[in-house]
Amino acid sequence: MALPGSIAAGAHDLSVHFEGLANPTRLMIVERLATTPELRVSELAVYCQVSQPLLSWHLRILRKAQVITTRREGREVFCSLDREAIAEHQSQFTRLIAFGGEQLAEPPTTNSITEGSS
Amino acid sequence: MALPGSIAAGAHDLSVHFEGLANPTRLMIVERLATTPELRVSELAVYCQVSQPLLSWHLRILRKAQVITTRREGREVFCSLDREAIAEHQSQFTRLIAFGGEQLAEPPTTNSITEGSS
DNA sequence: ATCTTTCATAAAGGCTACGTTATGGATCCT
DNA sequence: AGGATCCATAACGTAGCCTTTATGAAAGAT
Repeated sequence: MALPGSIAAGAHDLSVHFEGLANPTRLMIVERLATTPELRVSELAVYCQVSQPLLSWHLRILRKAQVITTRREGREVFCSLDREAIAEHQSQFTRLIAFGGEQLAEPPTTNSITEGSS
Repeated sequence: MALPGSIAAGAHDLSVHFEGLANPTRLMIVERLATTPELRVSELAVYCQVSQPLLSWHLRILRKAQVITTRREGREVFCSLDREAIAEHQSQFTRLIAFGGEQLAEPPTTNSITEGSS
């Protein structure tokens, strides 16, 4: 799907990230995880009132979307928000709608004649 | 629907908003619209290299997600980013992951004695 | 070792998103 | 008027998301 003037890898990552947030149940998970550093999978399942396999499936999507991270301790799995990755994606999107996504990972070549800021 | 001030409705709105951004083609539309105040539908279709009906369908989703707005002038339809709504949703999400969406104005009670753990 | 708890995965079905093609309505042009 | 352009919608097929039920692997408890 790569296209003209493309944002390429960045755009794909971004759409995957947003896809992770594009569901009420997953948004509920995010909201719950925002109130505490870590939560076990079973606790999240109770809170969201969904079956354990279904929650596991949602967690997989959230992990792929870089919204959460999981840590295994014995037979339990602890989930937490990936605040760093979320902030990174947010800032990427902000840049996208600010300049049009022209420069996503462009080194400062300082070749600018018309540069309004720094 | 869309009761003003409702938290539940807000969460739903948020997932709909993110769903609008959870697609490479739609993200490309957003990127393109970020570089100019307005664009016609046909121009967007050429840029994204998708058929006109398909683009029309994507635009409908973006409109419902409150990502863009459209304005009709004669037989042409001009699209533009709904920057205000986007900023509103972004800030809503930021609040969601910052405090969990519950306490918004909690003074520093400095009363950290009881920290329950189970 | 046996049983229980915790989580992941497989299989299967319903529902929706995505995409193409065809058509129609509205506006502009001649 | 007739034709051309711009956009929306309908009909339809495919692919993928969401959900349930059943099963399995791994660690802790007895």
